[in-house]
Amino acid sequence: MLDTIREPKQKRAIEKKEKITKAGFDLICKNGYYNTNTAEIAKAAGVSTGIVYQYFKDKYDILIEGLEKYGDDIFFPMIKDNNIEIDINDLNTLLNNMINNYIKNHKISNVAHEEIMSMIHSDKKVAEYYYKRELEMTNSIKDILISNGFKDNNLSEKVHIMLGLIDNLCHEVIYHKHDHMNYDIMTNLVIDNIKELFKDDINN
Amino acid sequence: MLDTIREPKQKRAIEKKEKITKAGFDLICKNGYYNTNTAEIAKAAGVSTGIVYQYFKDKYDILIEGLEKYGDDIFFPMIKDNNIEIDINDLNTLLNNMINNYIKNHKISNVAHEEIMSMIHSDKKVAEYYYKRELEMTNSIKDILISNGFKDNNLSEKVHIMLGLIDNLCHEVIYHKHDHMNYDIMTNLVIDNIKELFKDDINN
Amino acid sequence: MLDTIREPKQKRAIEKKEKITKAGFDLICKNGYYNTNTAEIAKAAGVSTGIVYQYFKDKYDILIEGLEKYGDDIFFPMIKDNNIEIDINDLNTLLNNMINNYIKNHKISNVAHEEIMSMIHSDKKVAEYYYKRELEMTNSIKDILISNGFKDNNLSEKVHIMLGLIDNLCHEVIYHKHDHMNYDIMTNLVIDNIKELFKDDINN
Amino acid sequence: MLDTIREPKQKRAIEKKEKITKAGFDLICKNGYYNTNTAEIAKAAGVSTGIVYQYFKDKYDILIEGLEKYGDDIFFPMIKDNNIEIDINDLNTLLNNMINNYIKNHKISNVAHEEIMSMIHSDKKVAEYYYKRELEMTNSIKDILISNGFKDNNLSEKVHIMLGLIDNLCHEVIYHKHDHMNYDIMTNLVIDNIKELFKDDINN
DNA sequence: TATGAATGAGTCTTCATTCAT
DNA sequence: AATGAATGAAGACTCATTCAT
Repeated sequence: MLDTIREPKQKRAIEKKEKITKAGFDLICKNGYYNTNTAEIAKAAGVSTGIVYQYFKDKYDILIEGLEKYGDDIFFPMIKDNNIEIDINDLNTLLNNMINNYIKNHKISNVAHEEIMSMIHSDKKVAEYYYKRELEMTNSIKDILISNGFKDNNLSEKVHIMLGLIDNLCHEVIYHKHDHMNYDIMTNLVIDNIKELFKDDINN
Repeated sequence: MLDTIREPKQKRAIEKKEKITKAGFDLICKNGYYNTNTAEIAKAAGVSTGIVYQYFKDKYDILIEGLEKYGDDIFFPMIKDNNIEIDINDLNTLLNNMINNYIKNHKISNVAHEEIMSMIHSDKKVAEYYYKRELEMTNSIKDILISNGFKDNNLSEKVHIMLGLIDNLCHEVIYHKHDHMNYDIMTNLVIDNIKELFKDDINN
Repeated sequence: MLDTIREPKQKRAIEKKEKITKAGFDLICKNGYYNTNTAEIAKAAGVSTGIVYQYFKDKYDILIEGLEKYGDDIFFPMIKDNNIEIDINDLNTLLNNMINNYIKNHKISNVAHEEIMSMIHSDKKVAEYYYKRELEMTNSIKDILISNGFKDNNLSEKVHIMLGLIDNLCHEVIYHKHDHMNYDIMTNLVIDNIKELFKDDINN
Repeated sequence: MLDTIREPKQKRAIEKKEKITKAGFDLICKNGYYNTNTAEIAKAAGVSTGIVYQYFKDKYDILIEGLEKYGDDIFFPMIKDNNIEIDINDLNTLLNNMINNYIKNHKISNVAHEEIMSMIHSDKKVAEYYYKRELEMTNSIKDILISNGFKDNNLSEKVHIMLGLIDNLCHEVIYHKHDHMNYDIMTNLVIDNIKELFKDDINN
């Protein structure tokens, strides 16, 4: 292992590192950590295998870097690039937007979700990242709700449940494995469910 | 080359195969498929590496066999060994039982859930198993509800949402990563949520 | 390795050993020594793998035993089951018979010839067997010729050349890989060649 | 960077591949395909085991590559690097040269002949190579003879017989297993035999 | 900096041989 | 005598990582 992992300062070097991070993380998410080798990553990034180890300590490091850079797109797409403007009088639209946004991002990240999730248990750093981010997001949504006039009546728990509901729904819609299920109905049920969850918390 | 994978008839042989299946599946669930090698599996099962290949075609075969044998405990513990007697007048107790049962089993299976889930995408057989079982379980619960007087008013979708809620809750409780969250409150919220979901479907 | 390799005295035991020898040698000749495993041999012989090692020291021993028992059929079929009655006035018929006989036997032994030949170099015992047998056969033919009135004028060398010619011809005929070659013509050329070889040695 | 700077790299790579091919093929020919392992090959070539698989798909590939590169030396040494200038008035010298050349090369190739021959039956590619080469060589010799004024009177068959005679002779001389045989006499007999074979085909 | 050739430890799998029954 | 389950050493091949250029 090299002692000197370079932290690139120059533009070209930074771009190169980012290319490796992106190519590596993409491949890992698509095919799994153990089904992706460094040669592939280097090739996909358009660099030599050797250079990878100038920017990264090891293969695992690429994953962590990728996770920090692109993890939000996979795990918490609902708050990414999304200026949530809450119109209390139109929670339906709001929730629909959230869900659609989530689905859109989730589709892009494809298989990544489970692939990375499975590492949460075997890997401390991945777990750390995930739980930290999850908390941040929960709090962030909580804050938004409060600043929009919601009462803080077990809000953390409610937000968590809400996110679980959405996550579950989106998963189902994306992989669409159950032909016998009607996703429009399901979406409406989830939205109603969420509204029910918060019904006593809306000031008026 | 002889391609005789022995299907053990004798009691001792069957026991041995089961030992390997169990030891192998446990290790795979605990450490991941790629972090478990055949030598470890053999050692954990108390056999030599050679014998493994008399009972299994390859390492992958152990995973599939284990999945078929123990997969239900991991993915669908709520209906396993659980005579659900629905007392309509006491849905709270019923749901609490389900959740507790789920948590108990989930704790045993430990990390297995995500570890295996991640293979759903890279592996056809694992996916096949999972989606088939998920459907079976949804239908099974749906049937139980109907035979207990529930109306079939988008029941599939509702059951799916319910299972997602429970799964999500249990996950949270088991890994208990968010210190700021109150799990009793969360459980009650989920139970209320589920009851709300089915409120119009209960005949009386 | 067992100290006690049983030399079977009883009829059933002898039959069993012979079955293993035959099955083993057949498989080795057909598929090669390294492409034949003991499980296959046992199965083909209708016995258990364990019993093989009561009659044979090791796998190699089966080959040697088979070679001693059936090797002549493969390497020296021309003198096997063949009462050579030399009619000096009809050398053509004689040689034609020899050749046809050789071809017939060679076809049965199929690939065995090269398979075993290749072991002559890597294996002392196989080499020993082969050269001893080759000498025996050369001498045997030489004796027959002399007792039929041939002069011993470099007879050993001539017989050796003759056998080489026949071997080569038969090989060609059996595997028949060269579509552009006429085997009848070739056979006649070889016969003429052999006759020419001995032309000064025939007393009259 | 100039392309010419990279040139020596490629040269070195080619040399390395050739080293592996040579070392591998030598070992295989000497000890047999199944008695040669990749670690030995790598060691003999002075490289690591890993690098072998950058140049070759698998162990078998080394054999095939070696066969294509050095097979002619083993199977068809008589025409290799040998400008046959036929002096019709001195067939004896010509044939003696051929035989000596053959023996010289054959001695180098050692046991390879049978070792590879034995694979002709179990292996399609080896067989393909051999029969193609054998045909090429027969035709090549035939052409040489014709261009030197020989009549095409069953020439293919005669050339084939001639080659068989030489092959057989050389084999005998090289392994020299029969003490009772006089190889000078044998050589002369073979030469006479060949001359007899073609006696009617020489134009004058 | 950059390359990609080279390393070698680690993995799955096979199979001759032994052993408990 | 016989079975066939069990052993474990050995082999082909992979791949994260290093190094000569």
